[in-house]
Amino acid sequence: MRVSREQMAVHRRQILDSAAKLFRERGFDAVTVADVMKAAGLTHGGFYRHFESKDALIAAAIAEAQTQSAAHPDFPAEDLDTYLAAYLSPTHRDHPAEGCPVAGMGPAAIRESTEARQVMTDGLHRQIARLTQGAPGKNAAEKRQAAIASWSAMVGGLILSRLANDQVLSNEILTATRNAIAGKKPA
Amino acid sequence: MRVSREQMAVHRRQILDSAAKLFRERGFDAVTVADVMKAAGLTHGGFYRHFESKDALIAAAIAEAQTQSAAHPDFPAEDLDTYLAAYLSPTHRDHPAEGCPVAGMGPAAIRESTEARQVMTDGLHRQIARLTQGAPGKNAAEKRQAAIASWSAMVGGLILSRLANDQVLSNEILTATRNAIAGKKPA
DNA sequence: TGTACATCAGTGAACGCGCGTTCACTGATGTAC
DNA sequence: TGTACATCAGTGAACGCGCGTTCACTGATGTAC
Repeated sequence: MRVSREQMAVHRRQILDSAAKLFRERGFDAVTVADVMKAAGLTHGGFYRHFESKDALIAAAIAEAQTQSAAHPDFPAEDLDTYLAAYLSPTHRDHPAEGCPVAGMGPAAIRESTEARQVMTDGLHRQIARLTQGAPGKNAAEKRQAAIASWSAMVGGLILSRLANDQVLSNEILTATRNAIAGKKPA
Repeated sequence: MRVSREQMAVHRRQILDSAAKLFRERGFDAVTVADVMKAAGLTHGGFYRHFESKDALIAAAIAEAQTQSAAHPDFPAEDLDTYLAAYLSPTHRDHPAEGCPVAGMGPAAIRESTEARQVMTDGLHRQIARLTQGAPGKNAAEKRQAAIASWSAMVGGLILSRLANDQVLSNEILTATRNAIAGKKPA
């Protein structure tokens, strides 16, 4: 049965939100269109009234995750110290579904559509710009270099900590990477 | 037709080598058992004389890629400066099939079998130990922290540079991350 | 060393399942008058 | 404002394809005597 335009807009947001979470948690391939629709409280047949294809959903879900991430109060990218502590935390490591889209979907997005990669690239530019605001350095070039390098280390550190099967190593990676970015010696 | 034990061993190495390359290049899901066997010069039906399942191949291919990577003369992990320059280079970025297994397969391995994650974790331990040898620091703890943080930044930087659709940004990520790890200012 | 037989690596067709996508249908929404 | 009709969001069955895996078969290898 047909639903109102408002209701349809609500459904679209539910689909995007579910997809953004599921893709970060399980990856693009392991999540089916039916999985996303079910998580959104709908059936799979209606999917194509909202998106042209699964590929289109992937690109839109990446953008959605970026928007949510950028607006998340626990992750203020302009404030490097606060951001760093939240980003390289066990909580973030253990909750990819609500976490960083770059760490959760970036590596897989390398092999996705041009649209998906473009959305990711746009997000990278914005993220680096935000991090540059709070990065250390005597001039713009130094700040930007510090921002990029910190971002590389944060993304890499989070991925490695998620990869390590060994709890001790996983925590050590988080702590060591966090300390090094902040310019601290080991405890 | 049956082949000699020596020939079979050769085939096994060809399968592993093909898988190690293809998985790094296209990811686990996009590469089929038939793809791997074809690249090894065989047909898909014989695969199960060599491996119990595709999952078993994935774990073995990760180990194979690690072994090859660790023995690669261009990537001497004990020598941080040389390693860094090779790791965060356009050549490495553009040739994932022969490149770092962690950057190429690590993020996807997070969602693979326990065996695959274990192989990755063992490799992480060895890689950190090697990097620690050439890492700066006044004592063992400082060296180890520097090694882990450098490794995080290298893996993250390589992944981000591969993700960026934008050639200028991609190169900037490589250079900025390289400079920051080496303790250099922007040029 | 030679011979007869058992083994088994590799082949290619086939199986079964799950996935992305399509489609006929339903009935509430939206619109034209 | 009310009414008649067209639209179309959502449903659930079905389609078609590709994949991992299995299987009957082949013929060279390996082994027992």
